[in-house]
Amino acid sequence: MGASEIATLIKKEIRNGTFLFHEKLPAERRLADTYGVARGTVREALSRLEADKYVEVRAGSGSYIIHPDPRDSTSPIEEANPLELIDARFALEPHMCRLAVLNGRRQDFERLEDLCCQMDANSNDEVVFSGLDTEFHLVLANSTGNRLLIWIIGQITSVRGQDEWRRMRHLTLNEGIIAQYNIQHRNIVKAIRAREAERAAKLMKEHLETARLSLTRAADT
Amino acid sequence: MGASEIATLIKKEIRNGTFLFHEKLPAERRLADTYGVARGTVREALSRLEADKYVEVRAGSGSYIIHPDPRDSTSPIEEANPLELIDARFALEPHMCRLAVLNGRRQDFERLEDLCCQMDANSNDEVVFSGLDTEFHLVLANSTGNRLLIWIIGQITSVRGQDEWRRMRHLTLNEGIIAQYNIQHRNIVKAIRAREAERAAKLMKEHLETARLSLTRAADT
DNA sequence: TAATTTTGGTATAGTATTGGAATAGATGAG
DNA sequence: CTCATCTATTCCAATACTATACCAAAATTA
Repeated sequence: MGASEIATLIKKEIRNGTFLFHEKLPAERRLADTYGVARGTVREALSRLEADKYVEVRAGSGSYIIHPDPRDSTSPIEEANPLELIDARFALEPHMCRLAVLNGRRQDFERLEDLCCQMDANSNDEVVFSGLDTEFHLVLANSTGNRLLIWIIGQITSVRGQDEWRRMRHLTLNEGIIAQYNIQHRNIVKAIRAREAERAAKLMKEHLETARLSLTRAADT
Repeated sequence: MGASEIATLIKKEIRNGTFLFHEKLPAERRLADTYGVARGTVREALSRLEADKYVEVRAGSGSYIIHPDPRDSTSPIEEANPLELIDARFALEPHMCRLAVLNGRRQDFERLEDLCCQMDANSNDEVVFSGLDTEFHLVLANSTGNRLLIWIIGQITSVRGQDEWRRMRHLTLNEGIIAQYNIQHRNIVKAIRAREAERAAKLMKEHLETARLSLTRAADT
């Protein structure tokens, strides 16, 4: 654990509000103790937070939270939860299938089929599979030729590698679900190549419904 | 596995955001271990990434990601054309209507109706109307309660004030179109308040179809 | 008020970790 | 074979972190 990590941890605690009900942070020695690091490390972290206008450190008194600039407030992407992501994908991806039918090029579709094969071959490794799945939906966005949609999908998939999502992935993905996803992916690609826009959109909706189900089921446990 | 492959792998991981911290990569010895190669190979790969301005390597400290955070790159929103925007809205807004039916609060709907009245009252001023129209769709996004969608809509509507869009607005908007929009807006709100999700989505599609038509018609002239 | 406690500020020495660099051996392509 | 590349190991230097001690400012308490 380094000073950078401590800094981002404290930042997160400040935003969550879980840290303090008042405006004062715990003492440096106490922070060092709770995070299990030396006091110097905490001081380094606080120094960066002070430079970023997150806190104000007063000698002999303590460290006080000052109103963080809305400018460096983390984009809402990072604090979105998995269900919100699914809903957003529900909005975007079915119509993306339609646009892929209209604008997709042959090489895009071949790339999608190639990814299907790779996902089949890696059904036992949830980490590799998840990476391929992300790429699948990025390539699909790409095949629409719509730069706005490509950008949006790129943005909202950029969070999938982070901590919370790792755990979620571990909870929701098992061999049965992955097998189901593989079938659905293949059918979607098949419908797009057959230029059946509405059918592709419908299949995508079903795919996302499966994903949402496995998510809510995992959340219940 | 060679240095080139490791380099492209790490590049991909950086783009995906797979590495936990946005600033610091794992240590060279650790990377070598996880990729199953020798440390020299990792160093060669990192050296190329450094030449390509992807990372900065600091002796005794670590390797830090510099440029390629996809979130910081200038967003392609600014170079998107109006037709791409319409397509993106075609993807997003009908489903947003469904979510608004599910999650919207009464005060959101009242705000929407209020905006309809204001748009009615300003049908003769295309600039004011356009601002109100933008706000209408923002409030609609807000009523879904989905922070991702709210953010996305906020992003893609943030360009509407720019020069090119101003000309476009002047070309596409006239009293007839505005009157049509007003009716459509009101019907959409009515359907949402009646909790008729599919009907609201269908009305929104028709609304966007109208917008696309007036756009292509203006582009032809 | 005056003494005590708590807090941040600073300095230092030691330890751990990291990148930098050199070497020798193994492997494979041409 | 020869050359290039990767492996494996070793040592070095830069940096980061720990642990400790002491000081000054502020807050608390008697």
